[in-house]
Amino acid sequence: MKRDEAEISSSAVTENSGTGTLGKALAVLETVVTSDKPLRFSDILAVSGQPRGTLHRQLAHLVEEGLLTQGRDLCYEPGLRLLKFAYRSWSRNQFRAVAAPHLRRLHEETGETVHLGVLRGTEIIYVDKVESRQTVRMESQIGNASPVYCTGLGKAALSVLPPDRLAETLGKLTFHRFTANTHLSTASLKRDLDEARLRGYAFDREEHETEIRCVAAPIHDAGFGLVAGISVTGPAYRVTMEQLEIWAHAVRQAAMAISEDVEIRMGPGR
Amino acid sequence: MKRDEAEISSSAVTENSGTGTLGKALAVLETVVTSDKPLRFSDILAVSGQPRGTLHRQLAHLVEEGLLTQGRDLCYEPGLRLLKFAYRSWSRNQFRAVAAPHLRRLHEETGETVHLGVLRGTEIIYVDKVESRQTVRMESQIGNASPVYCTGLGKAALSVLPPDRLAETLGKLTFHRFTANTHLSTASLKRDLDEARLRGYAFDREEHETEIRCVAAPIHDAGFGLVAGISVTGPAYRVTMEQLEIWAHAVRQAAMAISEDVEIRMGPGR
DNA sequence: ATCGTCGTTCCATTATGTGGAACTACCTCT
DNA sequence: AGAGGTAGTTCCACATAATGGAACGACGAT
Repeated sequence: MKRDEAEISSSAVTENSGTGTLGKALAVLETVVTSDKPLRFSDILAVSGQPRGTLHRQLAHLVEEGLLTQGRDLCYEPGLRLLKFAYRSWSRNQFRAVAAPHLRRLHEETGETVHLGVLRGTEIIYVDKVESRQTVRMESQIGNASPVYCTGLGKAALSVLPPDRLAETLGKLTFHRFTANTHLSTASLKRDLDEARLRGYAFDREEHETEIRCVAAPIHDAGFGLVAGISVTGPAYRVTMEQLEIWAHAVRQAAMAISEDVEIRMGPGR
Repeated sequence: MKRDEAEISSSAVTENSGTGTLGKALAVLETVVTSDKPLRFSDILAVSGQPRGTLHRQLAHLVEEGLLTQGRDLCYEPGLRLLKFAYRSWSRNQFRAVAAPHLRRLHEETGETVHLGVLRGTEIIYVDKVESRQTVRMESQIGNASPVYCTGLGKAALSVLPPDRLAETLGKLTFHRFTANTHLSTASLKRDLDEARLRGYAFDREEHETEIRCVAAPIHDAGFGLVAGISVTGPAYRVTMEQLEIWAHAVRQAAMAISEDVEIRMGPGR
């Protein structure tokens, strides 16, 4: 049995101890892929904290496997194979398929953008989206990851986490000020979560982006023991806090409907 | 030195020997992700050819890393982390960004669906797409992979491959009859490629899907030493072979324009 | 010409993954 | 119920494959 592994929440780098080689390779891959600009060998070296030789071989392997590409300028970039994996993982996502009609309905009711996101570690990963203006290409949000502490979806998801998992997650957070309203401490975040838990839904009061507000409701067991959420998002000039309060009910309804459908379609229990 | 390994182009070139652990893990991941239905442990065991213990640990690692998920029915499915990787790899794809305006222009000229694809092994991976009806969500084609031998893009890409790489690729092919027109031997495929090479563009004469035709032109060095292609695709009732011939010029133009832009924007020469 | 930086290669050491076999849980058949 | 299967999981001696320090080669700046 994994003994104290679950215990360690705050300190330690974690992440790589359990999965050995694979974990380290993926850590490297992730730094390259999630970086905003192309990285050179040394850039990665500085972050990874691994010896030169080791890192070099890891990168070589990643390139050989098609997960990374190396251009003529020696910069590493995400490779094509990732795309292939991605397409499959999205199109075959059961949860998304089950939730889709509810997203659409919620969009029709509100007229604003609807998001479906899943909690993963300290991030919310956007799994689906319905938008008024159908510019919904992959470049939208799908697959994108945002911090939990400054998004409606993130806070909704956190609000239904069992205390131990919540504590663990909170411990791993590092705050970054996106706007004037962004939570910057676990203390203030916790208060917000308590409110959200009572209400059954969470707000984003321009905490991630100015002029963007959102109301989100948690989806408890989204199959596979995942915690997810659904949200309605809109520009502040059009979407007041009062408006969000009004929509909150519908959002909660949708979230519960999805939970039920998941229960039915993906088998009970667990 | 590995003597005859390099010689044998047709069978088993690398794939798993070079990248050690990582390669094996990815092979497992790929079988799960590219499968059309959820796989159980034994299903994977049968395909992977690895001993039970080994495979079990590999899967455990993949799950722990979030690349796979295991449902209550013990079926393995693509995990969320893949989505995250995917989003980044697509949105940061230089080549796609450079080509995008040309795709759009070609679409305006023809009114039909335009695809951008990159050659990877024996597959074409769709990197971008412009469609009339803007239902272009990720579920479209992006990230999807199709065999080279039955797609316009595939044949266009093959037609500009240097002889050795072409031979290598052809050797790795296994044919599958998609329609009555699908190439089923390297011989007939080669003849087709020879014609395509002379013309500068390739056709798909309902070889992958009945009632779907396409004309495609190769893009030689799409940065990173990649070989790619651009194509116009449409339903047979609307798009005759004569029509394709007419569009062929525009498609070639677009392909060459992209090549040039890549040259400029991504630095010269390799 | 000299130093410093950056990417790449090498190789003895050892941590890590390997895989055969044993174990458990859960079905199905009689 | 009991016997026989099948499918998933765990264990551990062994060997492979990753490690990382150090040396090398290639540029570019001083």
